[in-house]
Amino acid sequence: MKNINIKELACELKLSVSTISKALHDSHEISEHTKRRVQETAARLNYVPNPYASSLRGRKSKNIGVVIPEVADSFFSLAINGIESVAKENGYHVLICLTHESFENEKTILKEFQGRRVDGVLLSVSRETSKSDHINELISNGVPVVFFDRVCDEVQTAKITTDDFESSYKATEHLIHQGCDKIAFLGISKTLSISNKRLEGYLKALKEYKIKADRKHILLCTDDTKQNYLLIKKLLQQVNSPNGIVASVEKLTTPVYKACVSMKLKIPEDIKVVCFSNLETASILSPSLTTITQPAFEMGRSAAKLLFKALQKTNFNLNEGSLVIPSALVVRGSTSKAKKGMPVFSKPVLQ
Amino acid sequence: MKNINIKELACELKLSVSTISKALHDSHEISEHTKRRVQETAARLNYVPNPYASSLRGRKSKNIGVVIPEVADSFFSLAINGIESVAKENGYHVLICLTHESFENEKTILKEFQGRRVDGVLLSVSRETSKSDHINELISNGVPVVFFDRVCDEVQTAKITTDDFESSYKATEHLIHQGCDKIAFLGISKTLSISNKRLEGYLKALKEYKIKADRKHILLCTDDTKQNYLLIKKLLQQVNSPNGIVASVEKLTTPVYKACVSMKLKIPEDIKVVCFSNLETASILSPSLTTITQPAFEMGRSAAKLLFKALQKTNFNLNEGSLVIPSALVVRGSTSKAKKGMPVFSKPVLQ
DNA sequence: CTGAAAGCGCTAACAA
DNA sequence: TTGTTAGCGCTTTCAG
Repeated sequence: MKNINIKELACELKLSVSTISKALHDSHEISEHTKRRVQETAARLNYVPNPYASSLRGRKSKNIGVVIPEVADSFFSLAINGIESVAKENGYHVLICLTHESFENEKTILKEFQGRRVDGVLLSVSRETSKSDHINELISNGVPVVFFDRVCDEVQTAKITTDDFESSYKATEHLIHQGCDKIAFLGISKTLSISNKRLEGYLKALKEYKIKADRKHILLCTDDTKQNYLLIKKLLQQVNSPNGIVASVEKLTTPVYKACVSMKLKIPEDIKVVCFSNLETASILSPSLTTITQPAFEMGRSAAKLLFKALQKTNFNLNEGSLVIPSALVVRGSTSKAKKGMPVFSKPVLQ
Repeated sequence: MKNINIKELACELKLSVSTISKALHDSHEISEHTKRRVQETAARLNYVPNPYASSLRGRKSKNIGVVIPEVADSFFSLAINGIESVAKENGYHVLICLTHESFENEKTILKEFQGRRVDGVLLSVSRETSKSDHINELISNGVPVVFFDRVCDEVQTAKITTDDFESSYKATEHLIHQGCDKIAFLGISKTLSISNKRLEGYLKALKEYKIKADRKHILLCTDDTKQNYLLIKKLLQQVNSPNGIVASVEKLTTPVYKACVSMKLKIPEDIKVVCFSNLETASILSPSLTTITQPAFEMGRSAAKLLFKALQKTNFNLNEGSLVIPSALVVRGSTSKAKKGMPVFSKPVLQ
């Protein structure tokens, strides 16, 4: 019933536990003969070491924590793929913790991690997070943290981000080039790094093109899709209704499209839409969606790689590892200039 | 730098470690006064217990393992949400392990779990999995396993599934009612429980409606979206080209739509499509997609709840906990009878 | 009510 | 080359 342990293995082989331990770790102190004998018996008896026992002895738990707002989002699930691939290469496991965009949850999770449940943490902060004491505390307790995507600028550690400002600028500029002069911006937080940088990129583009920013065109969305649908609808109902939308996160896609349908606004004829999104289905939406596609997988991989560097070398300086990986503007039907009635499709090419 | 431990706490308070431990666990053997003193100091000094030290002492690691083929899939990411919600209620953490549809990976992961990295496992097997020794071995080593969605029938433990056979039958029947008489089925595995049950439901419906099943209409898809696109295109190019498609998993949506576009087949006029899918964007696709929506969140929750029951009560019989939670056929534009030229939209109502 | 001590499974310094 | 032994941080008898 119970898994065999090293002691029982030692008994079986009439050797001491330390010999077993060393043999299993392929130590040079042990003869080839004994090593083989031990490894064979271990395999035969199905011995699997208890990772937490070795973790206690000063070594690592071989778990890393990934703290993110949610999983049901292409960006985060692709990032997890990247993280997992690196973790696996390093013999590590991935503990997923969801904050559900709550600062309190985030604090609780990080606090718990001080107990050494994980050896290091990859963090993308919640939309509510504006303070960073909880993060600094974890770091100062010796648990390395690497940010990805949603960072806290004031925390001194590595940050893997994408070029939020520039890509938002480009997206807005693209809308302007396509003829939009009343462009709305849909954000999700007043404090979140990505939301702010994307907002700034948007504002910069408006300014460059001498378009007056309209406060009524800047919408702060919530965590609830139904609610967002209503908010966006209201945005579209106002007197000076926008003819372009920059949506700063993927989950706003559905409410935007539905609000347009319900307002009988045709995309892209009446209003053009661009969205920060990694949705695979972007190209088969009605119409296909112009996106700013983030390098989600690569961001996850880079963040994880950096964390493992810090985990391997003591005194590795995480401050120097920060990286900005650019996003790509993928132009599709939702921002096309196509005349009314023409079907708007992206090329049927799989990326 | 290092986190404080129970010994240092004891020193600080001039009490023994055992008293501290008991006080922290709110033991009745300890006076209220001491308890308060201990708890206050623990909070002040930011004491967080090391979970793996207690895990060693016979108690639990408070980690559960979730073994799934992938995360970038609405079904699995929603299921994770359900699992995580229950784990949190129980003070547990969730270790996500991806098999990437590989049997070898699955074996390696489960083997590793014998070392007690996790207290229990939620498992959705890979498309390649046809044997179950590795699962039985884990169970017989005392690690409880609960299946969800993709099960191994022959393993004696709890299984949380949806009504794959019935819903596939309904979907196929729906296509028939909408006028399809040459219906293709896209599967992903010859051995996988869900793929087979969905295939059987499809075949049953054909039989009931006296439609002869055509082997050329049954496609075994791969793990690669581009490849699937080509396979589906080939399916649509054959002489007796189908006018209806039942796609058994979500990730086939994009290749199906793109293959239709490239073959200049209009959905739903030339060909109707229904897909097992939990995509939020189903309703804003071009055209909106008729889906069999699985109760992903609930399945995750139920599976996790069952696992925790087994974790709490020793000798809880997991064989009796199995549950089948029905899916829903959500009819949208991709199977509509609408005449050519009419825009096909689902109602702009958010679910 | 509080404390001393054993031990969970493993590693590593030190002995032999 | 192998064995002895002392912990890692915590819980839990068993004594006091």
